[in-house]
Amino acid sequence: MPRQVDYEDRRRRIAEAVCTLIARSGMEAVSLRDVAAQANVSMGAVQRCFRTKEDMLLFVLEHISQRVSERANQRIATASTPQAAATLLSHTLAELALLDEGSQTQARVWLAFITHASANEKLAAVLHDTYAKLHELIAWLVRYGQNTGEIPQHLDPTREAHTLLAVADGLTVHVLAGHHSPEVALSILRRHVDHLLQ
Amino acid sequence: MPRQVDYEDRRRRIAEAVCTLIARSGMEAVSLRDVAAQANVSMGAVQRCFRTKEDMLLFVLEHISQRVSERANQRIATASTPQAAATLLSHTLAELALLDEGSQTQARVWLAFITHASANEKLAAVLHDTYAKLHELIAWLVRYGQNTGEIPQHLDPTREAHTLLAVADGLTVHVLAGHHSPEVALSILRRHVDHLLQ
DNA sequence: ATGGATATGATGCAAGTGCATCGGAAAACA
DNA sequence: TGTTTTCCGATGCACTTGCATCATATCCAT
Repeated sequence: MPRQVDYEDRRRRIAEAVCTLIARSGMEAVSLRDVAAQANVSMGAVQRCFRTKEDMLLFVLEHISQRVSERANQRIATASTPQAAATLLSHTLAELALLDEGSQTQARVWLAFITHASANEKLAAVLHDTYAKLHELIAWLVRYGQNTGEIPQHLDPTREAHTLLAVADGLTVHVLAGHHSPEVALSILRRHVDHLLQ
Repeated sequence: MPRQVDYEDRRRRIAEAVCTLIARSGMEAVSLRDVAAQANVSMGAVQRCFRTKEDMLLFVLEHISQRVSERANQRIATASTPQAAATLLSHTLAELALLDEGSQTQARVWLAFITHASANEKLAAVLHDTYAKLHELIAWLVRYGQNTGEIPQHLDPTREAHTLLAVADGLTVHVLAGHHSPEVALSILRRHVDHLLQ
């Protein structure tokens, strides 16, 4: 038996390297050589992990999609003290919008993939899936708010969730475009959520 | 005196070619050779028009920024029959969100530039400028709606404009990501504007 | 016509790309 | 320890890239 390697782990480490490179200088600047160097492995190792570059990028998208979803879900699941639905909603959306300083990298990567998805069916499929899940999550939170009486019953949770997600993603774009600072974006987001309540 | 060429016109034609290519297969797939072929000129002509590829891309961004702004402004200026402020607002935002089928190309290009701007200061400056102008435009429309009595006085036009622009851009992203059809996105946008009125 | 300034486009070039290949290193068994 | 099986990483290869070069074609004032 030959030496065994934890491929999943290595794949994740390579994915992180790819994200770093994409955030630093855009998706077209990602070459297999640079990825290998950034991940501190040889090019051969990268090639062994992923059959082609396209496969690699697909894995990276799935990786970050999963991370975003998981973080949002955990934020809700681990709410130790029973929080107001509005707070939960606001915090979850802020997380999804990748507003805090440390998430700027992920925001860049996310947008890069959206841009690319227009020209790549597989990437588009992953994105479609992820957005469906995120929408479901937000709609659930809105319904929860209606149950606690914080959000008016007459609102359609599905529709409101669509708007909320749009605001969140729009603000992500605005921060990336330099139109807003993360702080301002956050306050705009909060105000929109508060507006739901009255 | 040698033969004279209308450089501005040629630059615009080349810019259109670049947009077509970006929309078709992403920004990294844009090579000078492809641009020349698409614009039906020789590579030498492209090189004469733009000192470097970066210069070319910068011009393209300025070009489409201008086009978007102009279209939105004209939409307002040429409103022959005095329209309801709400209608004007809704239509203008729909235009900015590049929702209709024919604008998908521009949406892709726009997003590609936003993605790139993170790694390029000059592009970022142009984007910043454009967004500032667009925000001003929307805020003006909100104030106009307040003057006609359609929009409640107690709302802050600046803040509302920020949210409106975020919804518009968020929907652009969602359509591009395949999360919404343009029609659904439009209805979400309309509903959000209607929500302002009551 | 003619001279001269300018635009053109084919070609060259070094650098970088993704991917294929393969000799040998490394580890788990016997 | 020796064998076997997997993995690694250096190298090669065909191709594309952005940009520089330069002989040629093109046009205008004389």
